[in-house]
Amino acid sequence: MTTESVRAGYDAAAAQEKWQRFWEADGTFTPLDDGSRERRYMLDMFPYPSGDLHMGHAEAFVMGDIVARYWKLCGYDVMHPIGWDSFGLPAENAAIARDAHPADWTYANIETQAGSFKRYGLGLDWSRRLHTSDPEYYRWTQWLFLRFYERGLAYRKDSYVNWCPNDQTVLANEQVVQGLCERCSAVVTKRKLTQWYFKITDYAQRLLDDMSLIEGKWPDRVLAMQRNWIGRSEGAYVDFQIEGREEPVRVFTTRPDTLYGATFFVVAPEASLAAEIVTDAQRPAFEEYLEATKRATEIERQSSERPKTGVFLGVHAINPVNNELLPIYAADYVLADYGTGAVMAVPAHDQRDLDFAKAFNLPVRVVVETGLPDPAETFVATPGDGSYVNSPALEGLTDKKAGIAAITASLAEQGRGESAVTFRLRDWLLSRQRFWGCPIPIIHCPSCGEVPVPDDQLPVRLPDLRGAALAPKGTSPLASATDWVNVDCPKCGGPAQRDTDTMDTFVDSSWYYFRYCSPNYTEGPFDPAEVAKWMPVAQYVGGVEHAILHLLYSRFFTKVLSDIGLVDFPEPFMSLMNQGQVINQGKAMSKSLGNGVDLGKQIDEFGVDAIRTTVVFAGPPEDDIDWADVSPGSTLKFLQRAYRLAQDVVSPVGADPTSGDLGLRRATHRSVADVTEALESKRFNVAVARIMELVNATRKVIDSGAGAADPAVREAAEAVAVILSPIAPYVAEEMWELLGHAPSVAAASWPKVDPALLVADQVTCVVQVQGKVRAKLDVAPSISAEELEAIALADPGVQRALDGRAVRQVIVRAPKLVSIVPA
RNA sequence: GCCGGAGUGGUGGAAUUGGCAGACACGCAGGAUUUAGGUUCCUGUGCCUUCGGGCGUGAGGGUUCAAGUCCCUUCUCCGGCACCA
Repeated sequence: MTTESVRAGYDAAAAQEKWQRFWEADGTFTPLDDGSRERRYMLDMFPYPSGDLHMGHAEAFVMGDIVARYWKLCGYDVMHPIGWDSFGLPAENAAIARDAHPADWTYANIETQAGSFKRYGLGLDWSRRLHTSDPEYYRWTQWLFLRFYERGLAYRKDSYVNWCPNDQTVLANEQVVQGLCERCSAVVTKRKLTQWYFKITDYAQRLLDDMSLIEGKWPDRVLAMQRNWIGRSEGAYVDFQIEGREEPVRVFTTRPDTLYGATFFVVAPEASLAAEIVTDAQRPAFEEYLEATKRATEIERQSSERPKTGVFLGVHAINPVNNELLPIYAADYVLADYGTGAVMAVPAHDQRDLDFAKAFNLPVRVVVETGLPDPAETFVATPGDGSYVNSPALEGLTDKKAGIAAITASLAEQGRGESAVTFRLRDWLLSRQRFWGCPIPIIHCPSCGEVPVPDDQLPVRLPDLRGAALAPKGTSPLASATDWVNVDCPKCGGPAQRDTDTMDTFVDSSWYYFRYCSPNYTEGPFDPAEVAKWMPVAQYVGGVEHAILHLLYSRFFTKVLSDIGLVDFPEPFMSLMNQGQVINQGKAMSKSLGNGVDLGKQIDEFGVDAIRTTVVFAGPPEDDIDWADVSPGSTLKFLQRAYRLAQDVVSPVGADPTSGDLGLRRATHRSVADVTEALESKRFNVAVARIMELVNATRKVIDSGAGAADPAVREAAEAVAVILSPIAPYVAEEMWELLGHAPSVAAASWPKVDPALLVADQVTCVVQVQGKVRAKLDVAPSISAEELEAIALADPGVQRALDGRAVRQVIVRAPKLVSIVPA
């Protein structure tokens, strides 16, 4: 350190201490909630308390904080709450390992994270803090479950379910990623179990339709993913009689027009129909096949490369259009829980059916002449349009649309089918065989059956289990708490037992944003009046990994709450932003790669503001940031330069800037206008760049222009403090104080832009000849088209480019552009 | 296979939605300060050039006075779903 650096720079550590304390004592970020200002709700996806905050949190939460702080400066009454998604497996695993209670680990981590959030400068309303594992919270999760139950939207069924052998619990479809457990990556297997479901499929069409309300406000990819996941498919049901069975069997097909081409019939092996219709002669072979199917993992089963397998069931189905007998097979390429679990197979026009026909040497009959080679010879199915052949009811038709309409109408007339829509979406499996979750408030009574726990007995609290008692054993740990399990039936008073499963933690997180509106409300999950004031959420920020989990479930919950009459809007989140990931050297940070970047150490070295600014300056918020590509050190230098502006200002508070340097004043107002636009459109990286330009321009005026006493310098420095404050709040607070203002800059107003100062006195006019720039002219913005054209044509550079040629056309866009077309 | 997104200097990225491509930074080079390294400051930095200019936004074509931006064709990469009948 040399002696000539007389002035101390900005001390990040000291400023962090000081302002953290001030904001908390002042309640700076608690909404006024007095109706004097328009309300806005800024929501971050609440964290799971897995340990301390990491670089990923740093990016996710700074985006929302910028939005919230910006809105506050713009005069909105902003609610920006925080809480924890505090039920879940890691706490339970930690408790087993340490012979402790999951709550110990959970609440200790929450305290650590809370401290880090405060240090990280987030402008959060701590008064609304919630934890989903608090009985005061999960009481209402249970209450909501019972409302769903009353409406038939929560039900139990016996079915083959996804089972994670590592976590020893079932998983929702949404939690199986490419055949692996979303959480631990174990290979998922199937088990037949009786489990609780939410009937989200009842809402499939509305979940699809209401996307129009958020189109353009949510990222396209998230909407696309949800659309794919819901998977609406139009087609028809067709009823087939089956040998030796009274009731016909219904299939779903998107191609009823190929019905004449059906040459066999396939049912899913796990579907009850298969076991029911198989002949005694074929039963041993079928049972062997069924066992093999159950052993197969989801990965094996989902591979389309996998050769087709199956077994003949010894019976036939009767094609309703021509009474042909179609042999019925059980094959695992047909899924038990999609459509009806049975399909008509048309090998000529469906590749999967053709692959099966090839493997089992079944006939292939073309009924749509597409002009392509015969599928029976090439083993390439022809799914496209063509003219119908061998199809008496469809003679003369040449496209699918007409064919489907004709055959569907004909089937409907005979009562053998109807047009139909099916969805890929399955009901949401919500029970989990784990301890650290919300107990399901149902009592099983031998005489009354399922009996809901009465509302006034909620919450059903978790029993006090710890350590080894929580070890996974394939059934819920709650079952071992016999004192807790055995209760009197609320209906008949006889001996009964509690349901021992707990709810998927995605149930907890499907409604937490409602609770924030009235976190201490005791009459229900939330006060509908408070929700009406604040919701829907104006801006939601979180990771794209929740595109079809949390975000779909939350949309579903909101629609159910709307049907119950507790809320009066159909969509919870009006705008969604997915922040990117922080990676290092092109790869995700991981212990095994040794490329982790520690947030705490980065903050110790560069300060919170430099890290926040670095994160947002690196690129668009939704893009990944490679920490190898950024330089927090140079960002810190920029913040120091900004801070020095405030140190340099010598004009008094309230000095009239109108006498100041006009060029700087223009730069200030231009910058404020640009930063406003950048923040409105969430281009935070551009906002930082524009602030850097203003800092540089102000520095120039101080050092080589009018000097530090110019009131325009104060105007610029004050503008920098305010527009920088959403991004780098600590240095902005320090600047604001240096500039002679009472704290806090967070309570200041966003600078007003004087439109007169956005108009430059000189603009650069570009003169193009044949589309190439040949001259640049400094002209007045008010110049007339005629005058501009004359000056342009007289320009020597333009004359040289014309090289004596006549002018055929001149396009003038005064004052910015003249385009000349030579003959 | 289906759906979504993206290809711009050595790097991260900007570009009033059709009007100066490369803002702002990083890096690099040269210079100043320094015993030296680091720091700080200044200057330069798309490529080529005979210094007139020429070429440049994955590739090829088109529309236009004017295209990173619009249209057609095509390639590559990333993300999601995938035996969904």
